[in-house]
Amino acid sequence: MPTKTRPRVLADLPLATPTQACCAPGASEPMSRENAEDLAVLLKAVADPARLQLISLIRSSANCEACVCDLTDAMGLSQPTISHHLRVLTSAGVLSREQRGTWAWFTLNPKRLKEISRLLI
Amino acid sequence: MPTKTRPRVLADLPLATPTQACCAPGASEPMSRENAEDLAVLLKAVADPARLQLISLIRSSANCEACVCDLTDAMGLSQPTISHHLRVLTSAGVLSREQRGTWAWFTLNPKRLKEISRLLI
DNA sequence: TGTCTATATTGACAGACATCAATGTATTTG
DNA sequence: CAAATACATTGATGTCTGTCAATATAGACA
Repeated sequence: MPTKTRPRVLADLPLATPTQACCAPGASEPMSRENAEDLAVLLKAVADPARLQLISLIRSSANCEACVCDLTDAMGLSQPTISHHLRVLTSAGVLSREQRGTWAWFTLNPKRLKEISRLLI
Repeated sequence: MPTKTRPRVLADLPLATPTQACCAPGASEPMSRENAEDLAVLLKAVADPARLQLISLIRSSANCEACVCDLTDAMGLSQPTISHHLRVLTSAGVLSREQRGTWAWFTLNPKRLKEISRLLI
């Protein structure tokens, strides 16, 4: 069974709220350990060269989608390794998986990437 | 001697250029392994709960600056561990270090965080 | 049904990393 | 100079993780 887990949405707690200039007096509350751990899990999913390349490969493919075989050919890694990375990205909500016959097609979730990006600022 | 290394600036190669809608035909080139590794190093520096909390703590401090002792008190970790994390963040360009007498003060580099954030999108 | 193809899972292993205790270094202060 | 304080470095340890070979699963097709 393919991993379809949607990650729980992080509390709306970026490192600072966009409206505030850096260090307005009495600024934002420091991030809790729990929120920091959640965000770290998200960032770790993306902070890997192979996974960044996979994202980039899918993005530059037609329709922003690719199947595992294409990705395995393009990267210099074994098929199980590619499968592993795709699972990590899918669990993090960065990719979506769709089964078409024997093939598994993966597409980008741009919203998720933007969300991660936003939480950083 | 404190680590003052400025990381080399990543090539201007976000996962996709902002002007392009996702998957315009003949879109962006896939990211090279080398660029992916550089970006991964950057992201890994931030993808840690303790370091995210440190960033958040500094951001919510007066003047966006804090010394090691304050940070050590606020986090539940040993002083060498805090020192280690601060070094990682400084090496990644996310923090700047300034010596004032016995104290070492760390400040944020918001531009660097924005750069990381931009490369993700 | 049986074979082939595409993908997932398992198990193992090596390298990376977060953490701490102990120690070193440098600055301030008495 | 001596003691105390603030921070960095070293060395050790346990955990996490990226990778692959081997195997399992499942759909397509003859």
